[in-house]
Amino acid sequence: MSKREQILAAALNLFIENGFEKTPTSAISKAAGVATGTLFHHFKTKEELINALYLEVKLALLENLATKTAPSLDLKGGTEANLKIQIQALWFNMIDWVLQNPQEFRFLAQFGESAYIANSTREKIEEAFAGSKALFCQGVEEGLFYDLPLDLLLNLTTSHIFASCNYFLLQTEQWQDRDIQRKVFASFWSLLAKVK
Amino acid sequence: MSKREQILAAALNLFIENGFEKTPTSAISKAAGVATGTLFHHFKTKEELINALYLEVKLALLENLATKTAPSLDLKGGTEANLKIQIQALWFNMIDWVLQNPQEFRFLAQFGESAYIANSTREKIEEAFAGSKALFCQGVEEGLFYDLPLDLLLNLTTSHIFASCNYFLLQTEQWQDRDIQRKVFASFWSLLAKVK
DNA sequence: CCCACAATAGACTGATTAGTCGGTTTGTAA
DNA sequence: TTACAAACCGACTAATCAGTCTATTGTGGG
Repeated sequence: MSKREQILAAALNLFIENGFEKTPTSAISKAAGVATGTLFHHFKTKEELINALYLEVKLALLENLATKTAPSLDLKGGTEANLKIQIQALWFNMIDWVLQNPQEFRFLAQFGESAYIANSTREKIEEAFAGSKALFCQGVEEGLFYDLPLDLLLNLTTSHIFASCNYFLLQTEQWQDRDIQRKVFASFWSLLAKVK
Repeated sequence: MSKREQILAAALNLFIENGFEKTPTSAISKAAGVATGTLFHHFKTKEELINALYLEVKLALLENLATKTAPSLDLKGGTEANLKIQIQALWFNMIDWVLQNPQEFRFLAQFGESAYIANSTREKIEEAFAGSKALFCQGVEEGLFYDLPLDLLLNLTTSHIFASCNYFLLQTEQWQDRDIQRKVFASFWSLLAKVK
């Protein structure tokens, strides 16, 4: 692991544990086994460090969402079936990644709304998100989802998944239960899809 | 307004604007038109101040949820009608309060997950919440809602409302549109209620 | 009228910390 | 080899800030 990576890894853990302001850069460099000067060689400021970290973690999550396919919980056919399967794969991969990377998720949850994350960082993430966004767009255009602004729908679904992740993170064994998975996904899906 | 209240009001605005750590107590006392000594006379530490503030704001919100009744968007009868109307009133009052108290909501959103809020504060809020919680408990017991742990259901619904509030806060005029209200509430309700 | 105590004031301080600086080491291209 | 830059080091500093301290001003009850 390069010194740069050591610094990011140490920062992740310390930031979750103590928050941004209560984590001196000296503590980060110490935990990373690196000198202060080295830290500021790689990151001009402490804020640049947390932004780089946030971007990396978020992109790692996004990449995971896109590449893997996931087991289907519901095989009923119909014109919507394909879209539902794809979105379900996103949903499943998200929770799966969170359970395998709890610290990373805690970091994202804790700092996602914080003021330390610059707009430029958020824009970069927005771009990377465009792919998944298209799926939801499709659902609205096909008249399958509630006819509401895309932004709103995305926020509603994201918060549903976040809340589910938080829950399964505390109750890990529940994620083994296919029946619970099914119900939570049903709740998720029906928040999106018009009642027939 | 007492000096104590002046301090709380000033702190609210500064905390939203700059965050907790980037708001020196000196700035708070200055904005409140009060001396440093006075601030620390009313609140032993800066953390005690933010906890007091958080508690007050949250209780103000809860009180508002409980007391007012709200227009019904959906008058169909049935055994569930009463519960649905009550929950809809909570839902409506929440968004209504947020739109009338945007700064307070931003404060809650920003610091709700932060480490500055002590467990003792959270416990006090938990108690005050018991009333609303009972409504949801009823829905589960009657088999009306998804058969999932109450904690999970509460988190799912809370995040849905929070996301809605965030949206309407940016797009205030949309809240005037009864049709949108109806759709967002339909999405909210169907996240909870089993499909028939 | 007086006493005790709460509220107010603001100058001050001890501790903390982001970032700098001058220097050494390591890698690498010519 | 040599030369040059990038990576690395850690002591140091200038600035900031939470909370203290001592003094002053209301104020309610006896």
